[in-house]
Amino acid sequence: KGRPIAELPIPADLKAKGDDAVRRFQDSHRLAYQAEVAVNWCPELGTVLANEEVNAEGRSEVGEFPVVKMPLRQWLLRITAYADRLLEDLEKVDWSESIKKMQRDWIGKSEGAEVDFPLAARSASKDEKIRVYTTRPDTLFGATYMVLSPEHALVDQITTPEQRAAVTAYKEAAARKSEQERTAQTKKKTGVFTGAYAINPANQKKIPIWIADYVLATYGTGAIMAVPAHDERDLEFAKQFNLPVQAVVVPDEAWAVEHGKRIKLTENLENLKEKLQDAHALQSIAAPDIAAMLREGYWNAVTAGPVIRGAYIDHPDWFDSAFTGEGFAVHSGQFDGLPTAKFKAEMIKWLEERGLGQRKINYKLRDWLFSRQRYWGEPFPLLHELGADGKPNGLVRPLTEADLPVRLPEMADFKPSGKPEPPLGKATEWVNVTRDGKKYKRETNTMPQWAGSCWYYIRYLDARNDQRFCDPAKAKYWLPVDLYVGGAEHAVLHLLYARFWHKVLFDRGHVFCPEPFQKLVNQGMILGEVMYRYFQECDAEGENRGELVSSASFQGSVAKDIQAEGVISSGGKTYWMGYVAEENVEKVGQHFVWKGRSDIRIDAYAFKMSKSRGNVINPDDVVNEYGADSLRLFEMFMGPLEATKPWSMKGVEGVYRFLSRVWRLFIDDRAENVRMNDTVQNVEPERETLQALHRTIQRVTEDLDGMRFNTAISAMMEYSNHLTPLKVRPRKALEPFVLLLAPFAPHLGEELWRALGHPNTLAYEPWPKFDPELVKADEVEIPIQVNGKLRSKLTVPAGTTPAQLEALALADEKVIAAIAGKRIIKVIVPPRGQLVNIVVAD
RNA sequence: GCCGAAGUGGCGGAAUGGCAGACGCGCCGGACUCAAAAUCCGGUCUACGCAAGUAGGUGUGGGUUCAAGUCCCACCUUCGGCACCA
Repeated sequence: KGRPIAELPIPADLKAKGDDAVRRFQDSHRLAYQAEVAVNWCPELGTVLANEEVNAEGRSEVGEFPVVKMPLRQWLLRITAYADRLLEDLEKVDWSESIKKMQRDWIGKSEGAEVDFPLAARSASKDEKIRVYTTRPDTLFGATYMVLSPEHALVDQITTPEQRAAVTAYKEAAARKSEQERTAQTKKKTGVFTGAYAINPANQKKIPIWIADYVLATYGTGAIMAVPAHDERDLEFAKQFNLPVQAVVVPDEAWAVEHGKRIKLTENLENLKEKLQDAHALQSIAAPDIAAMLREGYWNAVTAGPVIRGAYIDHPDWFDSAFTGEGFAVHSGQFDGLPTAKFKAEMIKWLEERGLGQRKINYKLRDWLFSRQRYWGEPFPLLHELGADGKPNGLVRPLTEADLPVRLPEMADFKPSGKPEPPLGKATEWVNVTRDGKKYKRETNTMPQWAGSCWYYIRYLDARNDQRFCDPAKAKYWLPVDLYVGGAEHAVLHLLYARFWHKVLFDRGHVFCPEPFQKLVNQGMILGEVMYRYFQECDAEGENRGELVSSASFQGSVAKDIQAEGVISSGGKTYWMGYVAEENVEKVGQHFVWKGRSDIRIDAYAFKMSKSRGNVINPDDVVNEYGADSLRLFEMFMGPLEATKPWSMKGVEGVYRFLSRVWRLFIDDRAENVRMNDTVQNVEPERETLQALHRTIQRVTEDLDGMRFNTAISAMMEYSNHLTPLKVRPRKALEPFVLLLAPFAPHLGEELWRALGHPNTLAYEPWPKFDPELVKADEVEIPIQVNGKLRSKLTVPAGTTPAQLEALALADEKVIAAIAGKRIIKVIVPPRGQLVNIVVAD
């Protein structure tokens, strides 16, 4: 890791805020460091690729160019210094639980211990230790072997001569595999014995040291203690290589297997003792019984059975799965009988007292690689000092304010060279600078786009300020962002990076709230139109099409995301997979079938829009055909904001017709020029119309606040349906409607506002208010149920009391008929009088 | 495999525990028209019935309740995320 760039003077007002604020401030300018890191380098693209940009074949997602792994000296941002605060401050924001959880998982905080395992005597140097990280220090007595990642520094040193060839071969094979390959093959574990042994510090047992690629070099210490009895991966590995398994935790309630069958028995201790005479009989044991048996020395008997055996077990197959839960300690010397949580604490104490280990917190979150080998991107405001030999001597200095901003040089050729040196390296005039008589080279890597997206929302507050990035008064007034609407795909990248960036600015005193985005809403993805997929026999070239084949024959064997039409193979045969028009499909029962062929099932599926599938909807085309208001309105009308939903061109036409109807409510569409309809008049609205208007105002207002745009629009459609048949349309009923509609269809709203005779925009008009009196209905229809089934309806004036309702219901003819000859048990009328339910019995 | 969300007509979707299917699409019928498009009016969960109506119905199976799409338990399916993190 590189050295700090420079110490900054601490502002006076920060000192007043206390040590914590000063510490954070100091942390915040040690956030960047240079390090040599192994990166995915794509020569064709001339850039470092993130893991997700490399496909399973180790090629770039873009262009499928070969990608190689190479070490590069890069700038990293120390986001890990903020891991805890990024985790804790999630409590402060109003985000969906699922996004919060994704961030928590991404940060991946875990608490445990680091433990040193000394190497067994025969090994190279006697002081050498292998440090491991574990979240289950309570299972230390069950550690029956160790595994190092193939990249671990000690591997070469400890490998015995007999094992060296195998170890070297394994290391080479692992290095050739891409990250994807190494993690993708979940089926079978691989590994090699190093020939070396370590000593389990808890019980002094000699345990073998293996290397395996299921242990990651990049997490923890790159080495683990393997506890196969209580870890699925370790157990799988132990089975694979016939390594010993030692159970050291027993579940609070242990189930057991008797003669190959799972049995459940509730036994008192006496019965249990009897049962234990049969070594193959183990039962369900309640926690208190375990404690009692431990006291009475029965434990050995219990563990003699096939599930948990006393000593090392030589048939690990007996464990069909590892017990990873919490319970009671066994086979753990003086710790026997301790519950897991307490044992963890005791064990850490025990290790610390003996200098064998200590408490340790780990994160999955890694530091943030911030260098890109592109021309485009913000340049780093940093200079590398040159030594006497004209090469960078490792000292880095930041540019002073007078040198800012750094602008990219004009370059005729800014394409990537195919070598790791960034294109800016070719701009020699720009690169070489002299300050205070010393020679420097500028940093030639540039920053990724995150450098802008992490704080644009702050700059937006004061975009034309050429003195500072944002006036503090404006930042104080506007931040945090009240409502942030974005896709869930940003859950762990943009939204985490921006929070980190914001916190750094907060610590430096540039913004004044710890979190940037108070409320977050994830809008759902819009999929392509629903497509109907069929299968048909054919030859390998897709010719000689034969019989249609039901898609049911392919369940689970044909990937959902197969894209364009074409030939697929399944079960040794080839089939044509194609798409069929909606008209040729019908629904029978739960499934779609080929029309008239109920035996030929068709898949109906709305795919993500993608160029290769050809189901992309171009918004410009929609705007050209139906107008921007229709596009906007349909997107809001499709369904709940957060839901994933398929596009539908017919649906756009529907809202387009709605907008057309609204237009014709106001405008005489048969006239040559835009002129008001004769039906629009300056008269007082009927009470019914007024009530409809106010109810609409209420619904639209409330739905807007709750971002339920789809139901707000349907409320307006209903109001429009109310207005359509009217011979006279009072202006007072129309003008507020235009104001309600304007946020949804702004162009139409402004046009109508103008047509109504207002010379200026409606944007500054107050939002319509509803009159609570007019929202209430004069009459209401009350359903009458008998034993929960609808039997009649009453139309009564609003405000009829529950007692009156009960009387009216019992007097109703249909009700009398329905309850004839039966005994009334009770009559239920809810306090607000929404219905009457008469409970009767024979 | 683990975690999260969701399953309601032919389709998108409505329903503070209180009339399931609002609104829109599609479809059927009618008006206008020489005709078509557009527009307007009516109908449209299923079965039986000429009808009034009766019965059933919100993924499956149980449960709570006077009353369940909604709450509880188990399961199934789909979508999204994570995926050897010790």
